[in-house]
Formats: sequence, structure tokens, C-alpha cells
Amino acid sequence: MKSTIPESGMPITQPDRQEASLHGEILLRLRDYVVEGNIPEGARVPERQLCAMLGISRTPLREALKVLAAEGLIELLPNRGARVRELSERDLEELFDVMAGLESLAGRLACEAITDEEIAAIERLHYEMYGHYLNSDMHGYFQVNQRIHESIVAAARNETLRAAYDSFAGRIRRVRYSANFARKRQRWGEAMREHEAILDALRRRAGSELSDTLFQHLRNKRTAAIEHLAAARGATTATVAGS
Amino acid sequence: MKSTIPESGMPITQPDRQEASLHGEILLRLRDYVVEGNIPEGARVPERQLCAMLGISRTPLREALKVLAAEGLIELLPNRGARVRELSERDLEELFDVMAGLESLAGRLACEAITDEEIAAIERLHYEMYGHYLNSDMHGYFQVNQRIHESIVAAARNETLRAAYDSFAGRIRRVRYSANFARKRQRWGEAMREHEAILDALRRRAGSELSDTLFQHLRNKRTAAIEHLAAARGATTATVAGS
DNA sequence: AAGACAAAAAATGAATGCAAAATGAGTCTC
DNA sequence: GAGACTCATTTTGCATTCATTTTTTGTCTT
Repeated sequence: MKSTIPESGMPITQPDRQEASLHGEILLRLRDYVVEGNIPEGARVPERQLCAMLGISRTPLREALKVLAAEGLIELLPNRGARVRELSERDLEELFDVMAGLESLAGRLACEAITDEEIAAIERLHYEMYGHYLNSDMHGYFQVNQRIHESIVAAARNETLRAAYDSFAGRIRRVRYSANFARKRQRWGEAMREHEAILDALRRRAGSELSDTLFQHLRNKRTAAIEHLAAARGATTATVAGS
Repeated sequence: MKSTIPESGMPITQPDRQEASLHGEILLRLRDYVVEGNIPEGARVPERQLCAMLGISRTPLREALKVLAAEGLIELLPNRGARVRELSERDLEELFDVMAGLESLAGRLACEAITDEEIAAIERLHYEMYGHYLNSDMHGYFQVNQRIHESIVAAARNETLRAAYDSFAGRIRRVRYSANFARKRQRWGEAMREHEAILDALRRRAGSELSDTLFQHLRNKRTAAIEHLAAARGATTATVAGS
């Protein structure tokens, strides 16, 4: 049994992370594999090839593919196999808006339950992020920024919300990998100010206000991201067309 | 190699949702079957029995079960089969809050794109609902109420949001079937007033305000629903315990 | 008689097999 | 020479089969 698993493309990460069953393990690995952008957009992914790569039979793989399709990461064309779902500009706009709505909700709920310690932790993250901003450390800034938003979602004390948030985040993350969201200096400064407003509303536990501020903040992010991505795609398209 | 990209613009994914394939058909039927509450909470659902009922083999059924599990309708215990997911009081609170967040978002987005005709249609629904309210027609009221909220979600012009909304609505609907949400007269009147406020904000395209009003409206709904359900469950538990 | 152990029965998880549809190549026609 | 048609190959969808795990049942011991 164990010896039937050959050296596949991806190493067996952990015996049981949470899903002891094979299809669960496959699901986690495949999801990561797709989210990390290892398969080009719209590319056809033959089942056999994935089976060989993962060292399993088609049954659990197909089960995992069905789930990923339900999650919106891939799409299954009848009798034509699985493709990585292409995200149009409109899809991205929609996804960003939903994410904004979820975070806006998270902020509102967080105000009802967040502790002073949690707020203090977020404040520390905020100052850490400010340091990265001053140093023009985009990567560090981005990471801490992510942690702040995750902290807010965590403070909402709503596992259902967190799961949905993670799911949508995964759908966007795949794009983030391809197009690195280099941010304009000006927008960066605005973002910092917005973060201060967020922190302020959070301190006062002003749920409605925080909800609003968070939504606007993410809306601005959306605009910047979409613009950047459109430019990147335009360039890519031009290159392809020119070749 | 040259034309490996057939229709990269937009594959044929809309026309046939998933009814063509067997597993898609099974998925739709099973989802309805579970959502409508045909299987008691926490009940074990033998695969064989379902296969016999649906007249198929286990393979497509298991694929559908995996998807339903991912949607949160059922849970799959390793080596112990599928069970209809039991929703704790906390789960319901979380679900209601997420629904409130999504509708709140829908209202905000709707203000950006809704047409006068759509608003007029919602106003008509509102007055129709008011009639049901005056006639104490709970069922009619409930249905029209649902249509109003769906109209707002539709007006948001965000398919991703709509899909998420439908998914979460399905998870709650199963409970709605078991426990009929008889509403207290007083709360009913409050709900009508809230609806008027919603309509008012919508007319003025006041996004932030509508977002806030919708959230509060659904929060109040949540409280009423949870209380009612807790009472119903308490009664059921008592009956079971007494028998 | 009650509890524990063991074997049989059933159910689940995964692999394999088979039919139908799609893809691709080769040939034929115009 | 280009396009269309036909047939072989590949791939997908589903059913069936095989191997574990769980559950049940029956017996034995205390």
C-alpha cells in the first residue's frame, strides 16, 4: 500500500494535516497547486497527467476536481476535462468587492467582541507596517498588511466568515502570484492614512464606521489592483500578439 | 501548437450549467433533497440507499457528496459515511451574520447600479408585502420578502456575490423548513418599518446608509429566528427526552 | 446475567475496466 | 493546394471490483 506510492512530482508533505483520507489530502495539495499558479490560466489539465504526478488513481482525483470546481478555482467542461478558470477583469472586480464586503462585515463584528489585547496587537502590526512603509519595503509592508486584515477577520469570531474569506482570498491569490501588485507611492500613502482611520474606528468600537472605512479602503485597493492588472495583461497580450 | 487556444475569450460554460452530466444532475437533486430537509439532522446517509434511490452507481454519488460537504451542507466522517450537518445555535448565528454581511454588501453595490425601473419593481413588491402584512398572511409575506431581498442582490450586478448568497441561503433554508419561523406580531411591524427605511435609502442611492440599515434589519431577524429556533429545539429535546 | 472478545457482515475508500465522446491524423475530393 | 470527411487514438464518464475499516452479532468468561 504505502510502497505503491512512487516518487511523484510533489513530496508528501505531512501524513495527516487534517484530512486523513486520500481525497482530502489530494484536495489540499491540488488546491495549493492551482492557487500558487503552477498551471497557466485556461490550460487544459488531463486527469491522467495529474494522476501520474500525484501517484494516485483517477477516482480520488476526480472527486477533488469536482470540489475545486465548486469552489470556483477550476471549471469542468463536459467531456472535455478540467481547465484552470480564467478570471476576466469583471470577475476580479466582483471578487474584490465580495472580499471588501466580507472584511467590512468582519470589522463590524470585530467591534462587538475584540479585546483590548487584540487591538494592541493590531496596533503593533500597524507600526511595524509603518516602518516598512518608511523603508519602502513593499514585500514586508504587504505581508504585515495581510496579517492586519487577517487579525480583523479573526477578531470577528465567526468561523463561517473566516472560511468564506479564505476561500475567496484563494481565488484572488492565484492572480496575485502572476501579477505582482506593485503599488504607486501616492496610493501607498493613502493606504497608510486609511489604515489609521481603520485603527481609530476599531479602538472606538465604532462598528458601522469601521465597516464603511474598511469597504472604502478595499474599494480603493480594488481600483489600483485592477488598473495594474489590466496594464499587465495588456502588455502580455501585446507581446503574445506581437510574437 | 499555433492555435492551441480555441476560445480563450469565454468558453461555453453558461448555456448548460451542469445538467448535462450525471454527477451534475445528481448534485442538484441531492442538494435540493438535503436542503428541503428530507433527511433528519445528523442522520447517517448510506451511499447504497441513495444509489438505489437515484438509480445510479456510487461513483457519481460520491462526487456529489464531496461537493455538498465542501458547501457545508453535509459532513463526511472518515470511513463512517455522510451525515447531514447539524447546525448548532452558534453555527446559525454565524450564518445569519454572514448573510447579513452579504446583503449589506449587496445593498451598497446596488446603489451604484440600480435603475429606476428596478427600484419601482421593488416598491411594488413592498406594497404587495404590505398587503400580506395587513392580511396577516405569513406565507405570502415571507415569500414576497424573500423576493425583495433577492431583487436587491440581483441589483448588485455581482454574480460572485449572488452565488455565495444562494449557497449560504441554502444552508439556512434547511433549518427554515424544520422550524417554521412564525413571527411575533410586534417584530413583524418593526420589520415593515425597517423595510421602509431600506426602500428609502435605496431610492436615494445612499450606499453606506443602506448597507447599515440592511445589516441591522437582518441582525434583528437573526435574533428573532435564533430565539424561535432555540425554543423549538428546546421543546423538541424535551419531547424526545420525555418520550 | 452482564461485559468483553472475536468473527461475520456491511459499508466505505480507492483502483480498475468499459463504453461513449472528443481529439488528432491521414486521406480524399474539388 | 485547401478544406472536409473518415477512422484511429486518446480522454472522459460511469460502473464494477477489490481492499480496509467499521459495525454488528454471537459466544464465552466471570
